[in-house]
Amino acid sequence: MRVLVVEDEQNIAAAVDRGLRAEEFDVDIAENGEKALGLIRHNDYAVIVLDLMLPGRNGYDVCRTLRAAGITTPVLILTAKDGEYDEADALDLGADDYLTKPFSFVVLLARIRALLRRSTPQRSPVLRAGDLWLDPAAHRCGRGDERLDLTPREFGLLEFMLRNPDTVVSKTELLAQVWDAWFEGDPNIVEVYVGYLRRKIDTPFGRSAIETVRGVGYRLDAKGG
Amino acid sequence: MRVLVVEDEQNIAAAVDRGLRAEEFDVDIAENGEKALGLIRHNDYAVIVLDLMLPGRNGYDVCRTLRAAGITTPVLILTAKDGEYDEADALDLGADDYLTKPFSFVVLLARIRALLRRSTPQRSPVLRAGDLWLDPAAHRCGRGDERLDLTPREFGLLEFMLRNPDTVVSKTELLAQVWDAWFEGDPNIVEVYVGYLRRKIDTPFGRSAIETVRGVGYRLDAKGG
DNA sequence: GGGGATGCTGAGAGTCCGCTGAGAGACACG
DNA sequence: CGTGTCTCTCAGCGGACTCTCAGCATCCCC
Repeated sequence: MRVLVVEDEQNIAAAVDRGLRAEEFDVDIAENGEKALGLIRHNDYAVIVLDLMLPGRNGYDVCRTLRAAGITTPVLILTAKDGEYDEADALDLGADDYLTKPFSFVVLLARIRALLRRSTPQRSPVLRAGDLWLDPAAHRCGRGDERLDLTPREFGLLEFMLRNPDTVVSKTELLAQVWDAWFEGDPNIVEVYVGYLRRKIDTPFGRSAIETVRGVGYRLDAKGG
Repeated sequence: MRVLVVEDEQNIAAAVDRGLRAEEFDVDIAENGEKALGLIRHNDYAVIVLDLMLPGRNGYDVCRTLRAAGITTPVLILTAKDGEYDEADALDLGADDYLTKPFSFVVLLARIRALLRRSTPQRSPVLRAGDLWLDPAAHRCGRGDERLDLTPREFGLLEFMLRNPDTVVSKTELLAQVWDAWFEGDPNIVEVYVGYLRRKIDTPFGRSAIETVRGVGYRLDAKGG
């Protein structure tokens, strides 16, 4: 668990550093915005603790730059009670939480832990095509209320097709994506597995989500057939 | 991009509303389940943000009703950490993603964007000539609402002509582009396939999108005939 | 209006493509 | 060591598609 602390006041930085290390975190300290952005670019932090009042590029600036670059690492803002930014600003500029100085270290630690808890279960959303659904994270899928029992290969095939609904995917593409890029066997394997899949997701329901496009490939109907 | 936010807590609803509008979304707010279902029935939302704890019909109820009605709009559930429903429930009842309160707006926005990316995959543009259309990615085509069932060769021929509307293309050019550059058979094959195509895209509709230019080739009318 | 050139069309044959059932090999588990 | 599950290969079938060919229609120039 790596944490970046952006803070120019030496004593605060040192205190936080010491405290977090005692809690088994890896800590990096940046004393200004430039250094912070440099570190963030080259490291993968679990949380960033960011003081707003910094020399040069301030915290406000750092946070916006960060978000603009598509970095979604949780940011905890530190503000002075009498500062020019208030809590609303802090959240508006892309922070996930804020803390007003002075704060106790226990509170800071609690907030950091809360952010970590929240950001770790990054589950991918459920894929859908009509009443056909597949949850990649839970590795479950079904049609309507009925659960479907698929083998790993069948599951992979369906997942890939659900990620490309209403698009024809060729057998070679499927081989490369669902099997592996260097697959050298008989491409007929795709037909075989499409057959298996149909017998599980279509035939029993009298539907046809997977359509054959002769000479081109297969297409999953976005409405589920 | 229209988003429905179902949330009874005024301050949260207002904050989300403000944030989403700043990001160029059209936002509707519903403060209870009844109103939400009413709005959903009459509008086409890109995403629905749904709080589970609502007065009257709760979010659980709303989501199930929605799915039962065959509406597949992505739903993002908001749950309180200490609520009676957990994430597993949220996904089981037909949601696409969930977020635990408290959440930061950036995270919410990121999740909404992820759902949008999935439901509106950027696809190659659909080719058109009047009411005649062809979607290369989905490998589908039709005239108006009517779908046309073409063989691969017919499809290739129509696609090429749609990419060169109002332009005379010679038979040798068609042979080279739709068949292959080394084609050595009877060039009459082009006439044969133009015939097949006409019988599918023109004759049944009393139209004539493909015109013969004697001694030169064929031209597809950009207005679809 | 004749006649050659050009384009259209129906019939049919051969080929290619995709689907399926049977079964072998790999692997995990009891 | 047997049993069950999963993955993959193979061969045959049936049907869809492509293409050829020959005869007919149409156009255009003389």
